[in-house]
Amino acid sequence: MDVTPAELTLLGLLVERPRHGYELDEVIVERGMREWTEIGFSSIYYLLTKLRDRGLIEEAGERAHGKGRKVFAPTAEGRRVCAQAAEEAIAEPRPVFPPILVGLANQPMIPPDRLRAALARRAETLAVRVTEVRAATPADAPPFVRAIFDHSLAQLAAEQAWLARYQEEMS
Amino acid sequence: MDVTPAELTLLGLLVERPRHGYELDEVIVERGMREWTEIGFSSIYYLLTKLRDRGLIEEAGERAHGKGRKVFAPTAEGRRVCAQAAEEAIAEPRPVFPPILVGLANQPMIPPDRLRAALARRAETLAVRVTEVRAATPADAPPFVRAIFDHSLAQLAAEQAWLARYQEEMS
DNA sequence: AGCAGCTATTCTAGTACTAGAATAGCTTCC
DNA sequence: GGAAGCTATTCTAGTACTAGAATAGCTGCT
Repeated sequence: MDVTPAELTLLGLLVERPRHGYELDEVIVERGMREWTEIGFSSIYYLLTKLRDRGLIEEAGERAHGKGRKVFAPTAEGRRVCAQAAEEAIAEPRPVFPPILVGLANQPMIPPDRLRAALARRAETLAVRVTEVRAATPADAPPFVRAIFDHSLAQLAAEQAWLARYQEEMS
Repeated sequence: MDVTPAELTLLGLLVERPRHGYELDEVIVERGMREWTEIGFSSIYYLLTKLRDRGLIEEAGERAHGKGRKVFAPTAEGRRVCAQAAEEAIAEPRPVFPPILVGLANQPMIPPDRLRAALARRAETLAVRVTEVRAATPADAPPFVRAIFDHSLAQLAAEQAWLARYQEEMS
């Protein structure tokens, strides 16, 4: 039984505590999770019904199966799958494909001065992103949460270094 | 006019030289592009018709609009969009969401010894990936191609460093 | 009671692929 | 000429979201 990263994100929040859809979005915002996951508001309900149809979560609480807000809790299977999938996500590095690589492959088509400008613009935006991620890091976060933001910051720093080197090389 | 990274990849190869679908796959394999783009064989024809429907490429060559192999060449508009999109891809860092982050968020659910094992497994696979990317780097690549593989290697190295630090911290 | 303006969910109509099977055309070699 | 086995394209039926509009329920105020 496989879950996508988006499904795992919600499933994890529900294991933590049963919640309803709207609440999930609030938690995602509060914790700055949009910095490291890609879950639009409009996807939440879609994902919830998918998880329910697969028997990983179920409606719970007094108002279960009634109208109005629907609180979901993980099933036993849901908890099992969640732990399993989290372990898997950590153990297995999944390659990721930043669009810049495709851009770089097409460099010869870009006039040199525009290329230099594009690289400079990237350097600026990267610096902004770094401060954003730092700002989004919850202040009193436990080490395992800090690790998430550290990972992002490490990747950003590596890209900054790569970029500086490349800009140097081009001039 | 916006193109996706997948579309830009193919469009770029066609700007370089007109080609047919099957040939595109061969080039992608030869150049080790599967290390830095995500284009399945089955997507190539889908993407080609999409690009053609948008007027960015057209059938060219003697056999144009006939049976058998169909060679596509970029239109003037296609070249323009390609250069534009490449510049954009370089200038604009698009955040990327590696599944490990979602895994890390769910760490408390994983028994400590399994977590340690998962991190160790990741370290191993990461090392393998590094050698793979190195192996896929074309030997006599011009600097702008080398930059692509360097970028990937820099990200991998940063992740290895992050991981080592985190493993240390956990023990 | 009646309405404003939240909170919360559902629905419609997309986009962007993707796996894999089916089909068609080309070449070679007996 | 006809079968083997490539090369090359098309087709079918998915998956995984996603934007945005529509709807429904709830709460407080007058």
